[in-house]
Amino acid sequence: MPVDSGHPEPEGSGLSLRERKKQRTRRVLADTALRLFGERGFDRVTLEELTAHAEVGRTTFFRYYASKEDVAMAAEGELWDAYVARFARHTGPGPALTALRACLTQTILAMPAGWDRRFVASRRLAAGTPVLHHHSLVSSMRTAQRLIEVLERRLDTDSREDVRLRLLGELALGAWRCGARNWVAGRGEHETPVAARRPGHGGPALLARRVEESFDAIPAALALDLP
Amino acid sequence: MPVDSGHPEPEGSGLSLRERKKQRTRRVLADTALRLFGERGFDRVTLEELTAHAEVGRTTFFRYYASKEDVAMAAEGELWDAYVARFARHTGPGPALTALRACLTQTILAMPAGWDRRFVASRRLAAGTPVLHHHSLVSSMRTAQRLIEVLERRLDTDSREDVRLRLLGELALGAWRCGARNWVAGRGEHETPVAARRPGHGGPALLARRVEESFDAIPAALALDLP
DNA sequence: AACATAATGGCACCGAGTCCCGTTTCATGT
DNA sequence: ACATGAAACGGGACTCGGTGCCATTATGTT
Repeated sequence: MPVDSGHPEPEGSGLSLRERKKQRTRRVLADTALRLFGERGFDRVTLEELTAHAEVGRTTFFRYYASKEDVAMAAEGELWDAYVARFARHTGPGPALTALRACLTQTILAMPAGWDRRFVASRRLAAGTPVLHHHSLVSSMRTAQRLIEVLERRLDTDSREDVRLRLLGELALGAWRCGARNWVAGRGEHETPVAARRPGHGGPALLARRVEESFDAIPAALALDLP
Repeated sequence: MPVDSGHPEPEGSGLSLRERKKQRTRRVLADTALRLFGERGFDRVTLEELTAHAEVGRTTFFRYYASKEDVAMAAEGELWDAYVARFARHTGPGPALTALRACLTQTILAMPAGWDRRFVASRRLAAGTPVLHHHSLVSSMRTAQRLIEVLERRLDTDSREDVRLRLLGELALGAWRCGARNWVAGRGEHETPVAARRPGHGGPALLARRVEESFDAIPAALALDLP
C-alpha cells in the first residue's frame, strides 16, 4: 500500500490525497481510542461510541484495525513491525543474540517522537485489562515467530531441525517483556533516579536501557540457585 | 472445593454424589467439545450445539469453563495446574533452572492415563485455529507468571528487583513451547524412530524427551552465530 | 466531463458471554 | 422417612464485538 504510484499532490508528505486521508483516519481512531479508554476504561467504551467520536462508521473501523484490542495496542504493533523490518535488513556476522538485542534497542530509540507516550498509555490500559494484556503477550509471541522466520531464511535451516532458532526468538522477546515490565513499573536494575518522572517513564532511552539490563541478566539467570 | 467434608457415600471415588456429578459433567463437556470441534472445526460448532450434545444448559457451561476456547484447551490447563503445584511443593537446593526443568518433565510423566490423547487433540485443533493457538500461548505465559510468584516466595524477593526470576520463568516456558512444538510436529533432535506413530506422537515419554532436548539446547542457542 | 475504482457507512445478522430468577436436586438434621 | 436449607441448574432476555451485503460517495484517470 505505501508503494508510490503517480503523485498528483506535490504538496504534503509526498502521499496522495487518499493515502493522507487514510493515515489521518487511522490516527484519529487510535488517538480517540486511547483517550476514551483512558478516561472510562477499555470495556466501558463500546465501538459504537468510539466510532461516533471519531466520526467514522462502525464498518470503517474494521477496515483499519482488526479488533477493539488492536486499536488500543496500536503503538506496540508499530514497534514490532519496525523491529522485524530492521532485523530482516540487518546484515552482519556475529552472535545472533547480540544482533537480536541490538536491533531491538535501535528500533526502540528510532521510534518516532511521541510514540513512547502512546505506548505507555497502552501499557497502562493493559495493566488493568486482562484482554489487553493477553493481546500484548500474543503480539510479542507473534513477533518471536516472525524473527524466527527471518533467522530460518538467513541460516537456511528449519527451526524444527535446530531448536536453537526458536529458543533465541523466545528469549529475545522474553527479555523484552522483562525490560518493558520494569520500565512501566518505574524500577531499574539498581536505582531509579528522580529524573524518571512518572508520566513518560523516562522515555525510549530508559526503556532501551531496561531491555539491555534484561539481556545482560540472562547468564546470571541461568546460574540462579535455590537455597 | 475438593476439600473433604462429610462423605455420605462410602462407594465410588470417595466423593459426594454432587461432586461426582460435577466431575462427570465437566468430563462430558470436555469430551463432547473435543469430539465436535475435531469433526467440524472449532468455529463451525456453536456453544448451543455443544451444550445440546452434552445435555446441559448454556448457562451451566459457563459455570464449568470460562470460555469456548477454555474447554477446547482443558488438557493444557490441567498440565499447568499440576506443574505449578509440583513446583510449589518441590523443595531442595540447587540450580533453579534445573528444578524448573525437572518438575516439568515429572509433571508430564505423571499426568493421568489418556491425558496425552486429549492434549494432542487440543494441539491439533490449535494448529488450525488462531484463537486457540493464542489461548495456548496466553495460558503458558500465565503459568510462567505463577512460577515466578512461587520463586518470589521461595527467595523472598521481588521479581522487579531481580530480573533473573522473570527471565527464568519465561525461559522455562519458552523451552516447553519449543519441545511441545517439535513433539506435535513429530520431529526430534536427531531422528524420529518409526515407533513415533502419528496419533499418539509417542506419548508423554517422548514429549518429556523433546522438552528435555529444548532445555539442553539453551546454552548452544545463546552461542549461535550469524554468518 | 465522464468513467473506473476504492473507500464509506447503514443495516441485518451471528454468536459469545452476562445477568436474573424460578425450579430442581442434593445434603443434612430431626 | 421427611422437612429444610443450600447449591446447582436452565430458560430467556440482553449487550456487544465482529462479519457480510450493498447502495452511495469520494478520489484518481482519461
